[in-house]
Amino acid sequence: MGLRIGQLASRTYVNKETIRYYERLGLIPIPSRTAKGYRIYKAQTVDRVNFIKKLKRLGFTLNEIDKLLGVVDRNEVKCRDIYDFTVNKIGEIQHKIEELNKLEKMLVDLKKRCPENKEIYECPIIESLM
Amino acid sequence: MGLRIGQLASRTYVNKETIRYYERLGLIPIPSRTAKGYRIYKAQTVDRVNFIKKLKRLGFTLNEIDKLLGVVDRNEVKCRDIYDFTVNKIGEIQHKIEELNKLEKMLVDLKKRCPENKEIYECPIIESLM
DNA sequence: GTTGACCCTGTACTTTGGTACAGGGTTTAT
DNA sequence: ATAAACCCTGTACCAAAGTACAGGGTCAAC
Repeated sequence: MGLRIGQLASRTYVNKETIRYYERLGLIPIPSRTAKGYRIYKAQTVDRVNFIKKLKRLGFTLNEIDKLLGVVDRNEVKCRDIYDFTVNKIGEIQHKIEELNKLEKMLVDLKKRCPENKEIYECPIIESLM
Repeated sequence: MGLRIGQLASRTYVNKETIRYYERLGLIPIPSRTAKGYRIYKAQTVDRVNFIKKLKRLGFTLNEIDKLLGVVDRNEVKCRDIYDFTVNKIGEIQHKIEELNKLEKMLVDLKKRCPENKEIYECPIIESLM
């Protein structure tokens, strides 16, 4: 009743070695063990690993993810400066969204002007982004 | 008339070694040289380096930045598959924006419930994001 | 004419985020 | 009872994106 590391790995599409690595970093709870030392994970660890994957895709470092998870876990030490951290992160995220919006517009525009990858006429990428 | 590497570095807040590294990767144009071999950069290289910094902050790898710059430079080789690349990037960016919006809402919500970094009551981060 | 602040190349080291064994034990299915 | 498919620890290795010398030359100022 619980998952072994291989099952957790295949359910999350995350390498076994990476899971052990995350354990070393303290990103996932220390699993219980069978009598012979095999790791046994709770089903919710699947969500946890998926959450880590998602944040990674969004550009967070494992260190930042650790802080965010400190909040999830109500970990006194990890989320000591969580207020500043979140305020900061919100600012960063808003900025990132704006910049990504600009970049997206630029790319859409580029794609229009270059309909079948044939000719590239004008591309004021730098000007439009600076 | 032109910048030396130290000036380019201090104007962009990018390490001199990093600038030479970008040159090796082909991200910035090969600068001219003085008689004694000192690199001389055009003023616009400042913009170029800043553009690279900006894309990096947005989560692009140097490899992706190289492709994007291939478009800027109308480089036939570098932007051969630029159409697919941009279509793909647009999708990724849209997805990223959505996810960042969700994360931002979550953080704003968290901040409200934890007004002065004193108590953290509830924090369904995982649930709200999955 | 020498001191300090630059610059050069080349190589080596660092950090982050993993991956890949080696060398060993365990479990399951036949 | 013996493969095949797991799991363990520990160490080594990898790529990306830098960063840090070592060992040498240059230039400006005093």
